[in-house]
Amino acid sequence: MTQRKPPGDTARATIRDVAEQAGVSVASVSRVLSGNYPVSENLRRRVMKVVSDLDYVTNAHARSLAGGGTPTVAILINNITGAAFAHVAKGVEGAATLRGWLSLVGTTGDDPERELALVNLMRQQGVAAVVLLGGAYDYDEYQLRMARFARSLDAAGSHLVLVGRPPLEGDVPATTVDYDNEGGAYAMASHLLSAGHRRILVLPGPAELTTAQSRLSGAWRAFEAYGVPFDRGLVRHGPYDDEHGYTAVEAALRVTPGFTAVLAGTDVVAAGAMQALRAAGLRVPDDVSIVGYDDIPLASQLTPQLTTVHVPYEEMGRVALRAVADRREGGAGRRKGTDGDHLVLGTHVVVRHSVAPPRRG
Amino acid sequence: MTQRKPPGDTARATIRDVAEQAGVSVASVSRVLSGNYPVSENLRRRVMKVVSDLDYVTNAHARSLAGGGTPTVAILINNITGAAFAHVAKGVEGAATLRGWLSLVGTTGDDPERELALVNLMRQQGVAAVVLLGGAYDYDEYQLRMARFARSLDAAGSHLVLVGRPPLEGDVPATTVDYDNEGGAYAMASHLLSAGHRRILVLPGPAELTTAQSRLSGAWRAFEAYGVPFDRGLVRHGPYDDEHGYTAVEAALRVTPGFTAVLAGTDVVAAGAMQALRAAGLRVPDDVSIVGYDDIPLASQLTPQLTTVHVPYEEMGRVALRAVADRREGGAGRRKGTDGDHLVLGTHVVVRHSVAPPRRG
DNA sequence: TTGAAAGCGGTACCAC
DNA sequence: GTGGTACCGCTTTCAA
Repeated sequence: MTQRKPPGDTARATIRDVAEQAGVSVASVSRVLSGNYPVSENLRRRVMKVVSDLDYVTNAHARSLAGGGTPTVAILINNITGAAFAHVAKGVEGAATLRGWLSLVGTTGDDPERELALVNLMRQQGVAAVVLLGGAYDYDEYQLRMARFARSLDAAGSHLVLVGRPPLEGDVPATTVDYDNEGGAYAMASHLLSAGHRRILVLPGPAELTTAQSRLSGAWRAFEAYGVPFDRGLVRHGPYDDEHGYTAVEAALRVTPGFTAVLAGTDVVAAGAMQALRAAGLRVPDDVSIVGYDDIPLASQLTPQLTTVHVPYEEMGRVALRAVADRREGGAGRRKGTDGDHLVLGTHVVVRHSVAPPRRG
Repeated sequence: MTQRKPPGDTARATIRDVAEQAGVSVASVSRVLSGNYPVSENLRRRVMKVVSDLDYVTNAHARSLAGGGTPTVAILINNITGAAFAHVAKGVEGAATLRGWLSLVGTTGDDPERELALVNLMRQQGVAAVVLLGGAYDYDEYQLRMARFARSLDAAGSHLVLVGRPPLEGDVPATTVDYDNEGGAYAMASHLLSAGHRRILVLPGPAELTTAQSRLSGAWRAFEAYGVPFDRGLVRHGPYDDEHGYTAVEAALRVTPGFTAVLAGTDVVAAGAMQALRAAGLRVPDDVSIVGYDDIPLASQLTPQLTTVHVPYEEMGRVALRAVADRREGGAGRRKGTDGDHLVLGTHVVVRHSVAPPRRG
């Protein structure tokens, strides 16, 4: 990472400088610093003294070249400002730190080119694993693309981890950490249905995003279970942002009024929806109920506090890292070429104050 | 970063493998890949063929050891889930990517020990710069500590950048990118005062945090300018979270009722305050006005939308990276030992719907 | 234009 | 317990 000699600058002290000033061999210095080898107290003291005098730190690049080095996980995220992603990242980071691992964060901005570039960049860095966060866009090449990533990384002694998206098909060396997305949506929709709502505006998210697809199908299944006809006209796809929530509600109010509840694809969408309802003079939940999905802090900051589906984002991050660490320690002889693990965490509805029975009956 | 040979795994292809299979020297392969040296079309084609066959990527560690390598910036953040920080990080990341730089994110969790460990870790990585985000706790040793960081990094050819906190005193090699925190607070408080509010509940944040101190003193100055006595009893310090906003308002309602507005230290605190007011049966802004600080997305997701101070977080990130890049390119002979730059970006009030004139007059 | 070889800063094996 | 030293994978003179 360091680029050449920083122009005209003091060069960083090396292990040789330390050895020299302490009057010992480089091997000894290395031993003292690694601490994994018996060394006399005297020597250790001499070396440490010089180390602190020189404010010496070992060169991570040299170390890792020579075989040592800190394992590193790379987290690839679409957008660092997304609260849900941030929590996963926090989980990964925390678990990594706990083990003395380092973590890198890269953002793809939903750009496949950039994603590829980053995966390769991480491969160059020799990371222990690459964690890909967030739902996937379900286009044709997707499976092939991921399979290629997985194999590339695997061949380089690294590993691909998919968090928050469905597992890869076939015999691909990747680990998936997912949550019961469909089940959460089912439960959330059921909550609304059991409160008596029948005409529900559904805002699942981007049509091509796997996350949105699961949430929609979960809702669908709930409608079926309740024997309520599912009105496609009340489904409005769009991005996971508050603006979409706002405009979708605005439009629905005009085109298909009469809905008594909004099933939003995320808390952020719900926030936008709530604004639109208020702007239209509707009260929440008295006139219209709203529910979200994700249970990010925003959900409990809104008024009324949002009933939503809790997704254990931070835990997913921890689990993802643990999976990688375990596999690493699993050591040689571990099944290879096998499709990695597939872990699924549970979700549950968090009831707050944004749902009431429908206005009349 | 790679740890030894990943147990029992395929070793990563090296430049030698490529050279061998292409029937050329390693030097040639290196030249083709670096692209900064004339090479015959024939050779290039042969090499590239093998590279893609082997799915080869250069080892970043080896490359940087040998003098090449991608410059890297490290971003040290207290809490990755903080929206404001995330935006700065986004700014840094974006600007870094634009230049082909890599960026690392580490979280300190407000723990000085961990902060130190991270700074050293980054020093080991040979990063081009370490960017420290967010307000500082103004304890005694703070200046010394930062000065030490700055010099350590400087000596290693790296550089310390402080974002969102006051500059270091004396002759310290660090760059500061700050925003007009005090001015924003002054403007925000003035906005409230000019609307006619006189008894204002102030929730500046943690008393020891520089950020909170500036916001408080800005407010103070506004009161003075308006000739309004500043009631210390209406100031409540506490963490920057919604829970504090909630409990502070709750307590104030009990102990020092009669305030007509809340000047919150951050939007998140404002969100909590808003909840508490509602819980007490008060309407916003009809009964009590509220303003925040930061202008994170939350501000416009609340109902009513929050009047707040816009802080150009993302731009600060970009500016910070640019400062580092410029300094690097400034090349040799650049003033050294000089206290680095100190950049200050502007803030401004964003008027939304959470302020109204006080109830009676 | 291309190849050979000397490092970059550490680690770890092999002697003493 | 220590010291010498052969690499780790790549870049970059220096020659050819």
